[in-house]
Amino acid sequence: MLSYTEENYLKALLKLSFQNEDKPEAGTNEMAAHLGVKPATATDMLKKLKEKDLVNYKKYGKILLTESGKQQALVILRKHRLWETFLYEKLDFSWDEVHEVAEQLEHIQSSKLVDKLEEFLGFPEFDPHGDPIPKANGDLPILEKVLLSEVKEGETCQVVAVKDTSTVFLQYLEKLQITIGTPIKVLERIDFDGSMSIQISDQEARNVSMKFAESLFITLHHKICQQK
Amino acid sequence: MLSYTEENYLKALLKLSFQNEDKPEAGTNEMAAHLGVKPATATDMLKKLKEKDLVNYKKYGKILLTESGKQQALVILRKHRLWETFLYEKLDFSWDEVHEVAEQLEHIQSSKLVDKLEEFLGFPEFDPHGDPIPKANGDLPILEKVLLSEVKEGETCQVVAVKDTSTVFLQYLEKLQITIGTPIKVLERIDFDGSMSIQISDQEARNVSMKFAESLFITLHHKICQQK
DNA sequence: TATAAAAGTTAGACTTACCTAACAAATGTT
DNA sequence: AACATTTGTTAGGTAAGTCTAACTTTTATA
Ligand SMILES: [Mn+2]
Ligand SMILES: [Mn+2]
Ligand SMILES: [Mn+2]
Ligand SMILES: [Mn+2]
Repeated sequence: MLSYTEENYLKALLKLSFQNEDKPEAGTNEMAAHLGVKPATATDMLKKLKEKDLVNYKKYGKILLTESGKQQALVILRKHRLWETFLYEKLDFSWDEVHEVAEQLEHIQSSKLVDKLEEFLGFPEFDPHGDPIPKANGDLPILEKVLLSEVKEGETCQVVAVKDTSTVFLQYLEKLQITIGTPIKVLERIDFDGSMSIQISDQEARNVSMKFAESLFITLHHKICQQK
Repeated sequence: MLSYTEENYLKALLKLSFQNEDKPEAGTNEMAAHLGVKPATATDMLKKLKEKDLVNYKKYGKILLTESGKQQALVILRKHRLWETFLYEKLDFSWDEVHEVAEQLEHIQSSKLVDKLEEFLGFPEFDPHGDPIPKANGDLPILEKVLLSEVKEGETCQVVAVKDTSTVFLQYLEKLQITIGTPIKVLERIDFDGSMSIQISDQEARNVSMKFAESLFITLHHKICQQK
């Protein structure tokens, strides 16, 4: 059985592997930064995880999850996202509050609990941030999504996920009344600074920055998403 | 903030204080046994908890929670029992499965979570074992309860709690179709060995041992309890 | 290609929570 | 009261997870 800490290292490695899509590897410093520890600490742990055959690791080499490590990491991510969904859907937590608590809940050991929770929630496919919830067998639901910044003038799309999950961003979205499923029409794109004028639902036109447009995932095909 | 382990020591002390009703004190060995550690370990921790002003402790003396320690212990017990109720009511866990998982869930830190969970469950007063759930302010709902072994011949009563929460006992109760709220009529008391003949709901008469009768709490006043 | 910068490792130390073995105090029993 | 038993403490040690400081390897750049 894995310790709380070991689980966090595996999950970090999985998330980094999603980030560096093509090469699902990570470096020691990258890992350490992600976990909020010093590189020396990460090195120690990586040696331990290698012993348990959870990562492929060689001195000064790149770090990669083994198949076993990846499966275990997926279970943790599954738990994290199911709990986030529970907090959001059932306990009225807001978009930006769920993550912190789910960081703790994801370590509760009970496979029955996870599966029953999933059932109780109606087998959701995506968490409150639009991220896919791994299935019990490790499968990840896929959703073709594009950044808002890719959308052409005149096109209408629908919000499906957030790229940035920081509190400031999530609270800004709340203020703009944007949530998963909200339709957005791109009225005008300003080449000068990458900003754009958009219409959120039936609200009045509003300008958003390039940074904003690059932090929001949308789908061009109108898709009915699970809503609150 | 308290560590997972410190919390367990406080909770153990609170539970022992309920057991030794008159004198809510505990001894080092008693504590150690309850927590599954060696007495030396308990001594170490008690010194630490004394430093934090959570327990009153003097060398070779009896151990007592301070007011602050008691309040913190009540919060943990509150979380434990609310989570047990959640697992039982919402996720279809059985009577004997809830405790183990609640042992982990009780350590999740988020006061919002506890209060929202309580609301979600409809402010339950008793957990699946019939034990009172501390309120947010620390109050404990009271229920006058008596052991089944106290009931006189011919009287009808209602199950309100279990004294023994072991898996064997809980599974036996399940087999007998006894749950919180089940009515029981005492048909005959056998003085010889303390056993009794009882009628469970509308079932046929059945004999139960003294040990059994001393493990089940009932109320003589018909009371409508929360049921599954 | 030589050198500087970045990335990664090792050694040694600290804290928490646990242990065993030896000891000390309190309590019970003849 | 003396002794034996139970109860509790101390000393010293271990493992996990963290740190800093010094070192090594790899990579980037002049
Ligand atoms: Mn999250
Ligand atoms: Mn999420
Ligand atoms: Mn319990
Ligand atoms: Mn209980």
